[in-house]
Parts: sequence; C-alpha cells; structure tokens
Amino acid sequence: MKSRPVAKPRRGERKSKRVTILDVAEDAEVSFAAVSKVLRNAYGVSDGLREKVNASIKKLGYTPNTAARGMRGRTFVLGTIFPDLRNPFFSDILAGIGAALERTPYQSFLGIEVHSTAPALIQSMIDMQMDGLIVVGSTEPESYLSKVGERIPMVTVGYHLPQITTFDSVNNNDAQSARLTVQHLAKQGYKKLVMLSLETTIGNVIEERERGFLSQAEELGLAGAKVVRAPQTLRDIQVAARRILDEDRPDAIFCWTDFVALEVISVAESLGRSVPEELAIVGHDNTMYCDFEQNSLTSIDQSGEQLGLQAARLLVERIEGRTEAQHLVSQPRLVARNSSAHRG
Amino acid sequence: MKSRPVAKPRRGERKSKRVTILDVAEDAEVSFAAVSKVLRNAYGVSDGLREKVNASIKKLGYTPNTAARGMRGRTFVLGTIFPDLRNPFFSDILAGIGAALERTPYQSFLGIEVHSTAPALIQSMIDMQMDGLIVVGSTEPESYLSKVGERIPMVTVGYHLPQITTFDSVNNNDAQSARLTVQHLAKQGYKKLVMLSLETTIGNVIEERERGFLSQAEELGLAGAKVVRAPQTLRDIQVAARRILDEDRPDAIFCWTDFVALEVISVAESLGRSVPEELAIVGHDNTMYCDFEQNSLTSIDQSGEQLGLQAARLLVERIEGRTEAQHLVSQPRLVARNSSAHRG
DNA sequence: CTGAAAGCGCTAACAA
DNA sequence: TTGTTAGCGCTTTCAG
Repeated sequence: MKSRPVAKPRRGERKSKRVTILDVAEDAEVSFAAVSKVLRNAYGVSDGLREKVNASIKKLGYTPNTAARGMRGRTFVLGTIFPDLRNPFFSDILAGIGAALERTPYQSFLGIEVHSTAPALIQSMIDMQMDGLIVVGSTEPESYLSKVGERIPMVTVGYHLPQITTFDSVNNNDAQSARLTVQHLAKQGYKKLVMLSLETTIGNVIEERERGFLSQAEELGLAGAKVVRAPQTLRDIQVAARRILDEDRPDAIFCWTDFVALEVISVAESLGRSVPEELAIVGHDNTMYCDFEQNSLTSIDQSGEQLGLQAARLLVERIEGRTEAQHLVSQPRLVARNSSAHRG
Repeated sequence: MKSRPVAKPRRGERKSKRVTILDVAEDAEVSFAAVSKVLRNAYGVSDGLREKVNASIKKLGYTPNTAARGMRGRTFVLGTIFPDLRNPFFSDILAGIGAALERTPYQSFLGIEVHSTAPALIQSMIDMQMDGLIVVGSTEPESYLSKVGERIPMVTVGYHLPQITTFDSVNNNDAQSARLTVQHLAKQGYKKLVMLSLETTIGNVIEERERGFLSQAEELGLAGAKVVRAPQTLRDIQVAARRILDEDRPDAIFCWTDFVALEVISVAESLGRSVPEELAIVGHDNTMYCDFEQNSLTSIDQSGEQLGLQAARLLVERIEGRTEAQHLVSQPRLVARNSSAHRG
C-alpha cells in the first residue's frame, strides 16, 4: 500500500513555515517585486506603497532570507577572522567593529582559527556569500591574501603592506610601539634590554616591533639589546623567561603582548626577582589585566577599538564601490605603571 | 544611443566566476545531479562515478555555495552565541566546540552580543539558514528561548531547565561550585564569607551559585554568610569590593568569575589587606590568569572545553534527528592555590 | 510607478 | 545506477 500523498514533511518540517516576501506582498496587496524594491530602497517607489509594505512587514514579522538574498545580490553579512580568543585585545577590536556597524544594515559574524585554518574559514565565508572580510592577525602569506582580496572585499588588521592594491589594511605603528618602550625604559634608568618576541610571525607586526626595538636601542646607545623568540604557549613562555632571567640577566624585558608579560612577572616573582626594582616589565595592548594592582603592568596602548572601527569603515566603503586601496596606520601610546617605575 | 549589450558587469563583477556544480558535471562528463549525489553521499552512486566526480571537484577547486544549499537543505553551518569575548572562559568552550566538530562536515561561526542583542543575532543566524545554534550564557527569558528551540535545533550552555523539551542544555553544577568553595574555605579556617555575585542574571547560573553558597554556609554553621551583587564593569566591581572590605569585613570572598576575583585582590592589595592571611579570595572558571604567581588564585574549574564539546555533540545529534531533549550537568572541581592558603 | 518573468546554485523527488 | 525536473526566496531586468 502506497503512503498517501501528504504534504512532504522532509527534514525542515519542524520549522514553522517562514514568512516570505510573497506573504508580505499578499498582505499588503501589491506584487512581490514591489516588496523587494521597498526592502532594497530601490528607486521608484511611492510613499503610499512603501508605507503599506512596511506595515505588513512589521505586522508579519518578516525578515529576509539571507541565503536567498545571497544567490542574487548582497547578504549584508560580513565575516571577521581572529586567530584566537584568548588575547583580550581582540575583544577591543570587536567592540570597534560593532560600533562602526551599529547604524548600518551590516552584521558581522566571527570565525576563529582554533581548529580551522584561516583559508578554510575564508572559503566558508565566501561560500556563505558574505559581502566582505576583516582578517585580523593573519599569518598567511601575502600572495594568498592578495588573491583573496581579488575575490572579495577585504581589510586586514595587523598586516601592513602599503603597496598592496587588492585590499585595505589598518595597523598600529608597531615599530613606534617598540621605540616608545625603549625610550621609556632608558629614561627610567634601565640599561640591559631584552625583547621577548613571538616565534611565528603575525603579518609583519612582530618584525616591525623587533626592528623598532633594536634600532631605538642602538640609537640610545643601549648595548647588548637582544631579541628572544618563543611560541605562544604558557609553557614555552615560562621556559624562555627563565632562561632569559638566568642567562641574559637583563634589567628590563619588553614582551610582545600583555599575557606574556604577566607570565614573565610570574616567573620573576617565583625566582625572587623584584619587579620593578631589579627588573622592569613592559607589555603590549594595554588590556584590562594591566590595571590590577598585583600586575600594574606598563603597556603600549594600540587602541584596538579604533583599529576595529576603521577596519569596518574601510570594508563597507570597499563593498560600496571604492577600488583604490587604503592603508591606515595609527600611533600607539605608552601607559606607564609600576612594573617599570623604579631605577631613578 | 543605446549601450551595447555586454555581459552585464553588476556589482559582483570583481569576483571571478565561481565554479559551480555544473562545471564539475561538465568536467566529469556526468549529469549535475550525479555530482550533487556524490556531494551529499546519497544512496546509489557507483564507485567509478564517485571517483570521476571527486577528481573533477579537486581539479577545479569546487566548493559548494552555502547560500544555494541553504535554500533547499542543510548548510552545515552552526551558529554559536557568546555574551562577550572578555571572559577567557569562553575560549575554552570554543575549543571544545571546535574539537567536537573537527571530524564532521559542520562549521561554526560566532555571534557576539556586544552591539547586537541575542534575539537579533539569533534571527540573523536563522536567516542565514544555519542548521543549529549553541547559545552560551544567555540572559533571555525561558519563554523566548523555548520558542527559538521550536524553530531551529538549539543547545544552551549555562541555562539549565531540566523540564524543557524544545532544546538541549549543557551545564556545570553551579550549586556544587559554590558548595565546594564554602567547604574549602571552612576547612582552611575562614569563617566570615561573602559572595560577590552578578547583578544581572545569566540563565539560572548565578542563582544556583548563590543558593549553593548560602545553603552550604548554613549547613556548616558559618553565620552571617552574605551575597552582594554588582554589575560586570570594573568600576562597579571596585566600588562593591571596597564597600564589602570596609563594611562587611569578611575573611573570605567568593567571586562569580575570575576577573572579578582578580579585581578584588587588586582592591585588597591597594587597601593593605594581605591575601590570603587576612583575606581569602576564590574565583570561578579557573582561567589561565589564576596560575600566575602574582595572582595564584584558587578557582573552580568547570571545564569549558567539556561543556563546549558536549554542546556541539548534542546539537549535531538534534540536527540529525533526535527529538527528545537531553540535559547534561557536569561536576566542577576546586583548584586550590595561594589565595586561600592560610588560616591554619 | 508597478508588475511579470527570468534566473542564482543547489537538493530531492521521480522517471528512465 | 543515472538523469530529468521542479522549485527554494530573492534581485533585477524589462514591459506595461
């Protein structure tokens, strides 16, 4: 016996049927094309029609099906890619992106390179027909990013390539970050400087900081300034810190990001080295943990919020038609706290 | 003069034309339906055909258009919603979700309630035709979440409603978190306990912890145990901590999450109160900052990674057909460090 | 100013 | 086992 021809339940059955543009058209007693025009703010719609349609939209609680939209035009969805979530600095960037998008029709979703690679995430976002991408702290080669930029509007944060034309970028002046640090430490009377840097490179951010660190130290006549690189895991940082403290015996350490600096303080403390009397520590990003009394960490503020804001602004501009590349660089500032206070 | 009929450039022009299922079919010399079947692992495809198609897919670098997929069936995209990114605990949850999804065809994107409300994010995700949602630390009412659960497969983390049938949940036993804390503090010899809790409720997580705290204190005969609530901003936490320290004068404070505990340590230190001799501090979530020597914060570990892993697993099960609700509760454990060490 | 009609790339029922 | 076909909900010409 054949089953009777019922409305096929399929998988999607559980979802109560969506309100579509046709339902709105019917309710408003207009053609569905008219509804589409109102939705897109297209040219040539009378006020009366617009009002009727908007009333029906509200009444029925209609929201456009983004997937369907994506098949023809824009989705008004942007993708943002972060390397991880552990660094609280990223939440500042996100706040900036949110602020920039607040009064626009755009939404942003995040992809995190935690168990996915950046290329996989980027491909997924393209497959979802997202309108543009903000790529933060990428470690991918320039050639790859350039190709992505040809396929979809893109802005990088932390990957400064002033000559590139296929995407925009927003950056902190990372060399300047290191210069400010060295100047500050020198002024406080510290003389033997080590920079605890990152093993894997992030765009050209890390190189820039190392470059600024070494050149400024040289200019100020601080002999023996040295760069040591370590991976991002706490274990490796601990080992590196211990070795620096035992072997290089600097009186100041500049760390590429705050949590590394906090770990170095931790190691120094467990080794009985007093901060800042015997050892100054400076971090980078000025995250909320710097302010705690027990850390009181001098740090470089690169205003993640501003970076995110500008990135989102540039991206929307690109999506809406700009074709010449823009590359923004913002100036960091040093926030002095106890961890680099002494040594008059 | 009319413009000549060129291939219309439109907005999407910049994007080099996508490889579609038709291109693959042509290259493999089969019908495009055959390609779709291979893609979906559908029943009734010969090995020869499958191989030919897979070769063409690889050769052409084809990836399915998720938007088009979303119009008919599944997208294999999940949405995860976090209240914010500042709490490093969330990155543990994310790691768990990533681990669970690693060997599946599913991808997860994040929405953060920073400038968007949860309902707006949820609606966007539904509009993108995502297959399911993981909602973490929501403050929305049960009635609303229940309605969402009827429309789309959903799992909540941090919203334990054992009776609800429209979605699954994964939770830490939050009452037990507080009980463990009180037991530990009592054993260490601390007697006057205050819990520094959150003003706005997160699911029922906060209530549960408060309940466990008060009942366990009573059971152990610790008179005068008290709950104080404060908003999540550093400023408010500072004010509250100062007031507690000045007025309530407890010898131990249990904080609902680690960064609050760190702020309390900071305030205590600036007030000249020594931790743990005069004052014990216990946090919650056992985030990486607890381990730093300068904090050495006793904390409750609720294994965010496990919570995320289970949530993703349940969600995939639901998407693939399970209809009876599942509600998981995991047991926390206390990690003792210096901040609650003394008071023999 | 409004509506009719043609697809976008895919899934899944159905026919061969 | 394979191919044909009918949409999914929307944008965007193009005619009226």
